[in-house]
Amino acid sequence: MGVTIHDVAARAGVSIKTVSRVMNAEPNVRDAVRERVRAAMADLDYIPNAGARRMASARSLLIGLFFHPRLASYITGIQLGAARQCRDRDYLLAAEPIEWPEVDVVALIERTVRRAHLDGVILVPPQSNDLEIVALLERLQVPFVRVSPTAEPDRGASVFVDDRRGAVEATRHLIELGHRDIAFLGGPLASKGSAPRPRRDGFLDAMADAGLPVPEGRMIYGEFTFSSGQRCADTLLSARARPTAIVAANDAMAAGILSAAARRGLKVPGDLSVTGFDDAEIASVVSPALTTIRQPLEQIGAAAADMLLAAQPSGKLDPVRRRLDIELVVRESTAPPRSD
Amino acid sequence: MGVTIHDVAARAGVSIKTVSRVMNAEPNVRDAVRERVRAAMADLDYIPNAGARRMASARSLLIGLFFHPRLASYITGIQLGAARQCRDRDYLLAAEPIEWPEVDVVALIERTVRRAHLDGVILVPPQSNDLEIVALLERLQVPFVRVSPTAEPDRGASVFVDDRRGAVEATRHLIELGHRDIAFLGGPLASKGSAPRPRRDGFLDAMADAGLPVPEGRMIYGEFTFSSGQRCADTLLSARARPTAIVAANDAMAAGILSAAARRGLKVPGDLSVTGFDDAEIASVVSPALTTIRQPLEQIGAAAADMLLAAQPSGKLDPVRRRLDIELVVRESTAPPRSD
DNA sequence: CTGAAAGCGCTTACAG
DNA sequence: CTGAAAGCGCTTACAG
Repeated sequence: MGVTIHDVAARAGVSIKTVSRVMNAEPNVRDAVRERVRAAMADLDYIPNAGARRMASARSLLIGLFFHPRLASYITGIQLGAARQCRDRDYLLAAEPIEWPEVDVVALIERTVRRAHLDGVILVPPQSNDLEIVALLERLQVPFVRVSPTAEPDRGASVFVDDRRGAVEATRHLIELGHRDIAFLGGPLASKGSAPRPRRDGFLDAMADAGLPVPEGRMIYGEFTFSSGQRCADTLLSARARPTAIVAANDAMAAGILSAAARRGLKVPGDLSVTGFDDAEIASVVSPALTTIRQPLEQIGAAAADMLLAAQPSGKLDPVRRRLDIELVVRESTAPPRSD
Repeated sequence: MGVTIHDVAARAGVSIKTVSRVMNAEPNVRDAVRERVRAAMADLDYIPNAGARRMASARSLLIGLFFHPRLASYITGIQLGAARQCRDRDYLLAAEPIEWPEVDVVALIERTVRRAHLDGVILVPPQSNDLEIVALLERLQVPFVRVSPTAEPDRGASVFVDDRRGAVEATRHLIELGHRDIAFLGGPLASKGSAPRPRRDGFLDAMADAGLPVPEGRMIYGEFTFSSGQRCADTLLSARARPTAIVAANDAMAAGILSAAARRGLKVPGDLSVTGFDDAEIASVVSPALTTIRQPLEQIGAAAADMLLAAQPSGKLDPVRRRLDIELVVRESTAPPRSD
């Protein structure tokens, strides 16, 4: 079905092995020969047969990214950053949505990794904290990078931001505006065990630093979705004494708070200040636009893919932890509390 | 690196060809033998080597989906529907973000299709209306399905909804509520030629049917993004006599209208009614939630993937056009106009 | 620095 | 209904 390595070799007057060396940017080829081969490739419009490369090298040239479609907004940036890196190396990113909880995540990942023979896997929250999945990938001996893991974060390679510090900054921003009664809306509580909760801890740190109490009922937990944000905000805002500000653990939930507040006729930021986390697209799309903690999502995706690609072809991945910086982005959803 | 077709054949007491037949659900195997082979596969936990299958069959077992990251919300459902179908057939969906306009879309698609040897491509708007891309895929002889094409819609296979009828329904809904001065916010005008514009035409149909005029300045065009919706709404709403309702060609722009209206202190739906199109996630996330035209995005993705998978392994794709139904979803962003 | 040989694990014709 | 042979287009050891 067209031009093969043999055609290129014949035209350049070398063996196929030499063509293979040039294709894979291997050493031990004289510059003159390398140029000759390159010219032959260009003349013939040669495209290496990916199937044959996959077969002979026992690699698939495929990186997998598993994600929950409901958290799609958080994923988009990561996916873009990762896909771009893969492109440059002739790898392809297979972003696989998981219809959780309808689907058995572990079984799906095992099946996909084995059948498609993925050369690497990027795990994002909440999968990056699922130790069963981590154990599976270790057993399958597939290199994997976890994004912002909190459960056993030293296990394997990861890319992360300092979530705790992000929560401290968001909370401090509110305290500096004059808020004293601040509530926290976190992600789901782990079903078993006591996973570290850096965003909640950061909130508590900042409150403690400022000597502010966090009374009963001021901490509540959603599912990182818009509707769970609405629901939790309803609970918080129906209390006799409402908090004047809420720190949310992601933007989707913060947007849910905005919606719940609007329904009750509360003005944001006049009656209530709200902070998000992530700086996903939704943060600037809602009204008022969210003050939030920006994560460099594209960079996170690019870094994760880089680590995986650097581990090819051996598949030996250094268990490095790479930290990227966050940033407080002040928009319209925060202001000083109304003075009573 | 583990169990191969030879191991299975030996255990089942058949030739590798028979194992291959069972794997690929081919005919001409006795039921008893088929069962014996299946049992051997299960006993040995056999997973076919995808690389070898790809090589021998000259297929990649890969379907490509190209999309603009800025239109991610529209894509998520399509991606989910398509990925699910691929899964069942041992195919993988490679969803490739295109950083348009920074990247040459045609070159990127050509490169990806050729290097990864994609077995099929799903084209969503606006790529599905780019005839240069269509011509490229025809030349490359890759089967492709276009989602909701308006430019030369009979060229090749497609999955679509009746956009024109959707716009008629949205507009009629507003007319029935009592609106008479209704504006239209469309997608980008084609840079060259006169591509059909079904949503705009549907709007005009409904207005004409009701005998309502569409004066100069009541039609405006954005880029399907939230921010272009804001911008266009600013123009529409700063006119001396504002329209009482706006029909937007997608949800993201409709959300932008909401935001622009809020900034001007206009109440939706009290002062202004707004309709979206798609029923993407953002439609139910904004406040007030958008009245919109629902497209069955997961079904669209599933149908597109189905068509592509049905064309395997020959790659001969029937140029069928498959229509899926839309539905008016009434939420909070529409109400009768304020009586003056 | 370069190359001849073997082989990756399947599928595709072709026989029987 | 079943199988023996050839071959897909590369890469991996191994020589020289």
